[in-house]
Amino acid sequence: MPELPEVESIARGLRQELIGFSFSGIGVNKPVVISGPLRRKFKEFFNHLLGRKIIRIERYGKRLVILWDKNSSNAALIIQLGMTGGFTICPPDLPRARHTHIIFRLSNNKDLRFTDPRRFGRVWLVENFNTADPYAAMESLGLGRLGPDALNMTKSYFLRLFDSERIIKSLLLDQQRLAGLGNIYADESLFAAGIHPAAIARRIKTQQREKLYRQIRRILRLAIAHGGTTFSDFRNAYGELGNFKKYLYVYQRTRLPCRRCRTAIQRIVIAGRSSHFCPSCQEKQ
DNA sequence: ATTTCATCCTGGAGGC
DNA sequence: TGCCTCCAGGATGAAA
Repeated sequence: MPELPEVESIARGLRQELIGFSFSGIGVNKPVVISGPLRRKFKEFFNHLLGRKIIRIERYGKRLVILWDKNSSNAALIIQLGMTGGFTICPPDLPRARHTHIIFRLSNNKDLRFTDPRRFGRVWLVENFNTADPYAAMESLGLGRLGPDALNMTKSYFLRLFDSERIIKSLLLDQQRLAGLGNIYADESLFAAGIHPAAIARRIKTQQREKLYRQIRRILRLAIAHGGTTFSDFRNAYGELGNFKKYLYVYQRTRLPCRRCRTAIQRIVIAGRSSHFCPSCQEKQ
């Protein structure tokens, strides 16, 4: 479910609710959602961290990293939400929703619950997370390489991505090159830049490359401002819906009239994902 | 190097 | 009502 704006919305809620607090308990209902070297000893290690203060929450692309204070030797919890993963902050006595896999009890007597119906999401616990090089730290845990965050990339880095024979849509979805874009925001950014999703990167004109750079940043920031996009599942940490759906121009609008020129929006499959575009506004190069 | 495909899962929508 | 197929905000590894 969550792409960069949705994960950022969750991160902001978690920062509000977790920083300065600590965990006071842990319950694991579905151990399969736990990965990494400490997988088998997850509860044991987590218990060492009870009472330790949470000092920072970072987001890298679609990943979240929760960091404890230095007294706990830079312990960290890394979360990759997958398609339907999410967090809920709630009173401890609230009945457990379906697909609640981990319950973290907080020192202020609230619950932080990790839910994920499709179970594509994963969490990693690290005893000593190298905060000086988080990308290498995550890679050494067996997570895939991660490119720069789409809101933190330099323009020159982005423009270098076009030196490729790849189809632009699959390039934008490749988290090793650029972290944070998923299917919604890749389609929306390409529409806003007037680029056909199946265009070959190298053949895209300089002017359009620069436009895509600007539009990705504009759309991601706008989506964050609206709390992300909710289709069915997405909720932020407070259970609230995202409001960006009404600003979408092409995503999931197959056969509907383009909001700019009234031409019917088309759907094609690229890299195994549906891609939505306006055949009139987005010319193939 | 890059694309396609299958896989991991549950659930909602729509056809019959 | 049920049964079926298709589809879904993602990531990964194998095969082509």
